[in-house]
Amino acid sequence: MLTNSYQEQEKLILQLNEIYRQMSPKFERCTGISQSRLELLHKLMEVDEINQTELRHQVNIDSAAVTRHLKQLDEKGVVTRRKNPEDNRVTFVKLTEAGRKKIERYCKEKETFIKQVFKGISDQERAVLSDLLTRVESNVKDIEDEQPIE
Amino acid sequence: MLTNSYQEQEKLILQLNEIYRQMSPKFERCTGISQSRLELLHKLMEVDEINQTELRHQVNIDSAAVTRHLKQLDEKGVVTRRKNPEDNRVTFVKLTEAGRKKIERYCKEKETFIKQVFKGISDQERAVLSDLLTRVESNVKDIEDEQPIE
DNA sequence: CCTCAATGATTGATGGGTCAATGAATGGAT
DNA sequence: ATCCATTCATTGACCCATCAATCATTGAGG
Repeated sequence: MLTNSYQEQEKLILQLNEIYRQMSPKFERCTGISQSRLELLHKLMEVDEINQTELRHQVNIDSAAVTRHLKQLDEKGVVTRRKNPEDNRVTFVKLTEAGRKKIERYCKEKETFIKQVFKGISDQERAVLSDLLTRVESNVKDIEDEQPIE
Repeated sequence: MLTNSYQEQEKLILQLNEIYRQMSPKFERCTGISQSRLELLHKLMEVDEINQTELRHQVNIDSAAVTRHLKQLDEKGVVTRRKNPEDNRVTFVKLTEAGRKKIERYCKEKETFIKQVFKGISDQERAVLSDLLTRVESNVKDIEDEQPIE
């Protein structure tokens, strides 16, 4: 039945949102840091030094947000920034030693958190989930931005 | 292999976030209204009149957010509010006629949107997805809020 | 050399969310 | 009847995200 099928799809969307909305604040409380910020820092763990544009693309958040995060992290002594001497428009970002230490601890918390999220879900089921989410993600990417009503 | 399995789980979490972050703004542009606000209005479609606490529980967002949404929707003439004469603490909310008309149009847009999200995904696959998400959601709900680092 | 378009980073305005504090109304215990 | 805890709604302070505008720097073409 078409109606049923649609309502079920609607519910799925709600579920996706719900999971995100439940997970984000809990993640933050468990790990002591916001998800996007940890993502940012995680990237920085991998790369020694990186410029902000690159970082923005990797983490896929707005450059304004990147700037503001880094500014705060700089003030807290977690990262250092310096201009690229060969192009003064770009700024390089780098974790401090203290920063690295901290993040290792955050990542441990994150690991615990993630394990709980997938408790009782088998490898195979996660593979199925990953496949389905990938397809959903691709569909979302294809959606045209159209003119809103009015 | 444990490491692999963990990284895969990490990726799944990223995927969930990514989908939400991609979907929300697109949804908003396609339908012309934010997801949470439409959820709110959708509830109002079903119930004639409802008080804010009830609404908050149904939609599961903060009461401060509910208040602010309704205030704006009131100003736009989409909803009306009145005090419960039998208990002046609670306020009843109700869609106006104009509001209902508008929302019907929004819902049409939403339907188109949702169909695109699940394009190429069979009924059976959606059922599997629903089951997995439900279990993930339940796991998330069970996560204790612990003390953050530092 | 000088202009000008392009690029990277920043800032301001805005929207949406949370938590914590507050205000108003209620109802039960003494 | 009065006090007090509770409940609902609201407000203020804050965080985080986006978009659009701006600033500084660069490099290419006239």
